[in-house]
Amino acid sequence: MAITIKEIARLAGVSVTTVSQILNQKGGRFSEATKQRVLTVIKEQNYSPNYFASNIIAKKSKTIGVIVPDFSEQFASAIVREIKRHLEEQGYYLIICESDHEFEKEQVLLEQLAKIAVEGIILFTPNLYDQDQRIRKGRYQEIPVVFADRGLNEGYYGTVKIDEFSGVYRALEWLIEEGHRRIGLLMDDAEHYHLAERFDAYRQALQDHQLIIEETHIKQMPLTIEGGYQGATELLRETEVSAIFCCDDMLAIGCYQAVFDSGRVLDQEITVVGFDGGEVTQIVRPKIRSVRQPYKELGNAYADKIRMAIQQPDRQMDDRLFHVSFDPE
Amino acid sequence: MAITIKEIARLAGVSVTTVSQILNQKGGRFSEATKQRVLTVIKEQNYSPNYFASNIIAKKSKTIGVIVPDFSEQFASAIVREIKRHLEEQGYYLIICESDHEFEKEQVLLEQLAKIAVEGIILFTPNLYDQDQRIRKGRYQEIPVVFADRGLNEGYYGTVKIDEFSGVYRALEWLIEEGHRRIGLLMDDAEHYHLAERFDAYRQALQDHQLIIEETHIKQMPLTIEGGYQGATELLRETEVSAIFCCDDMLAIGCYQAVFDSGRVLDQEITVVGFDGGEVTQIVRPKIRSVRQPYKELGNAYADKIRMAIQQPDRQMDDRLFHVSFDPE
DNA sequence: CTGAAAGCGCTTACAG
DNA sequence: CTGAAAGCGCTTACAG
Repeated sequence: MAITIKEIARLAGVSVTTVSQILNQKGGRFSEATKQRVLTVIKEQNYSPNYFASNIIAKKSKTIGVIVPDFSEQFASAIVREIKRHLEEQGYYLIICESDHEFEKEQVLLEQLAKIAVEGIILFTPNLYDQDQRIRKGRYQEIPVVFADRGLNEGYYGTVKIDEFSGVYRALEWLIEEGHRRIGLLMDDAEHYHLAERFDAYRQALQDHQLIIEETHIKQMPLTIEGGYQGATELLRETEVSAIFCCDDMLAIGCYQAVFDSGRVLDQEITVVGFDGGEVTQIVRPKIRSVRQPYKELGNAYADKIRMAIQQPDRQMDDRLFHVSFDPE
Repeated sequence: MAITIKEIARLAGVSVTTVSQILNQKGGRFSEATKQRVLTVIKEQNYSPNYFASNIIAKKSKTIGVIVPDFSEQFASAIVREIKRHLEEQGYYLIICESDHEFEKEQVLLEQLAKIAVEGIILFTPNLYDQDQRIRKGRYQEIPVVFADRGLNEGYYGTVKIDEFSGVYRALEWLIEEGHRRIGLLMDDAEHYHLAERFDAYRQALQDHQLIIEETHIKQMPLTIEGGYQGATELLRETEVSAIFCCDDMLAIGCYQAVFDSGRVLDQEITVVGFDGGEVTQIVRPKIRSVRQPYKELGNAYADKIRMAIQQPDRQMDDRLFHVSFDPE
């Protein structure tokens, strides 16, 4: 059994009130001698107040819940890392949960997090909450919820949007400058995410440069390495593309594997560009050029929002817009 | 303000005792009618007991702390994933913290986790705790601590050891069978980890096959991609090795990059073998053959230990031994 | 400068 | 079958 405030008070020869006040920096009125005596006993006994007892009064758990679709997905992981750094500096604990992309699991997790009284929730989700009354005011059972969904849902605390268009457009422009005329596209199959903006940028870039958009150059695939492998294999077999733009780094990795297996030389016979700019693109050789997400900025934005939402749950916040970037080096 | 048990009692026309008992499956003695009435009100109001108030009595947070040296290190991540799966099934929450390999940060985190009353702590650490009185009995301030350190520290709840020797030996044997006579070694520089067992297996395997151990074939490097790159670059420049055994997958990745930059063809001119068998080895092409850690088994072992330690903090447990494996396909 | 007392939301003997 | 009361460990008006 851990030691209690009562015991500390007894040992220091004061009342529990005194101990409590001194412990919580509200002891200005006590004599220096008393303060020292109490602090010494606290130190000696290595006492710290019972977390639950304090919280029942303070109603603060200093804990924030984060729901991500998949721990191994690098987009969310990279952002969560930033969020974590940011929020832990402020003395918050993070509980990170995995939803497997499923709306139902998100509900269960929201419920659980509410039960353990997290102070706020950051929800990475591919799902639409537009109709959800419970979450309409940015709250799930009184707890502020901030969406980290690239602007899919209109959050009460302002939407965080990412301009993907300009970065993708820039990447395509670069490929065209490099002399590529037949550029394949590996895009999502709209299973979880709809990466329409990236598709639009691809089309617009080709069009602006008088290139014809060939249906056969476009493959819709699950956003996985296997998806990329299969899509690229088909492109290599059926078309004459000399470059492939992948709407996701995992697709690009699969693409690399397919090019390798086809015996072609990367960057010489086939150039691959990815999207997200994750670590993995820097690990393989040759490095994958990839449109980079503003991870740091996004992490800060979400962390800021949840912090402000906790402090002022009724205050609405501005929308924020961030940009991806493309740098072929 | 969330609704309280008092309010539920009022709405159901019963006492708080009744509500509490029914809520905690101790309501056998109440009439079916009462039970239904109470449960209905609870449901209607979407009531759940205040987490802190319950815990102050139950003294259970259902939370477990996990300390890892580095979130992006794949060895610990892969195991934590298993631990998480296992423990969340049992209704525990995990709080995962990062120590940056530092003993001092571990101390701060242990302190913090104790303060928020986690029920147990799993400590991934490269540091020695042998002398640490506070943790001698497997506890830090009453909280059970299980070491996840490959058997470095002698834990109160039994040591989890990994036999690395046989797997590394097998890998070297395979290289020799493949005809390699000059095999380089990239090993740790003993900064955080001392991978002596892997080194021993390398030496023993060469010796058993009448191969001379050349000092120039062995490079000590930090366990990073950069370390692997630099070590391999030196080996390729200074020696005639046709294979390189890397004591860590990150070294192997760096190795791959160095071979690529040197213009040599992987698996034809240089064969690289790694250690850990992480995902990354399956992403690059050609795939990296790598000695595989028993992630699943390790995760289960740590999860089991902490669960039992929580339930029976004074019971000592058996040591456990797991094996790495090597399968060149 | 200090402390007795009420109260946070809950659970659990105990009495009827 | 049911509830009044004590108590968990703490904080916070309030009185002196």
